Amino acid sequence: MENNENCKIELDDIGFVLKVLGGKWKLYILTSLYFEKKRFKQLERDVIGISPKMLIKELKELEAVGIVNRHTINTVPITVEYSLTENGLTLKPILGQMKQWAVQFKQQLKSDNQ
Amino acid sequence: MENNENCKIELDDIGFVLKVLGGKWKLYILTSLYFEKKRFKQLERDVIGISPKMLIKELKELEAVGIVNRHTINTVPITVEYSLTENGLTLKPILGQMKQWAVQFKQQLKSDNQ
DNA sequence: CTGTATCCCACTGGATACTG
DNA sequence: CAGTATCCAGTGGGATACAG
Repeated sequence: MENNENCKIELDDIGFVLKVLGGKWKLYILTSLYFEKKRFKQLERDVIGISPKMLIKELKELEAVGIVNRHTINTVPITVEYSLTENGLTLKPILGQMKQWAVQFKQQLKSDNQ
Repeated sequence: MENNENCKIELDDIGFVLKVLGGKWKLYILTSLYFEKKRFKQLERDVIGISPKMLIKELKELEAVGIVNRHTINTVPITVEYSLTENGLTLKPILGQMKQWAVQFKQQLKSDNQ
């Protein structure tokens, strides 16, 4: 298969990732959930700047695609726990690579300036 | 260090990545350039749906942060080649993981529907 | 606490045409 | 070919208040 074919396929795959994880907030939410299950309010605090409207919207989308799980507990007032599904856990390598790259690239920028 | 501290740091790192690679088009452009250096028009064709305005804007941003290199050649008409810098090449693991996850997750969706 | 509903504006970015 | 300029619609998403 020629190079350009490979390129198109990979562009397609990246498009798929962007469709699922794209947007302003999803990666933040997933990063937070990656550490442990969180309640709505906890997520709102973790993801600085997000409004409840956006938070619930993103959570619903992530739930719809099967990456996030929503679990309600009948307390008063109601408690809701969000967690990663098994499919959600497969994102670990992506988030891990991003984190690693960030650390590495920040370091690079620093030494460039010296 | 406690868990929540780690979470905040990682959220910060993800934020950095999003600042550099976020938006609608950058990952497409980088994916395309990852295969080989490309001319402006070639990128316009690869990244389906992008307008020249957006393409040049994203390229300038990527150039500013030192991920993409712009090289002009004095032909008539002028030729411009865009390529990844050494720093840009360090993105390979991220793109690779994304691609791999896309393939894997699409497969998962397929078998869920059966 | 966990969301919903509205109002509304800034900005992204699409379409198109044009220049060097 | 490689970009620039302009015009403008759509909408992402902020602020705020409210409901269950």
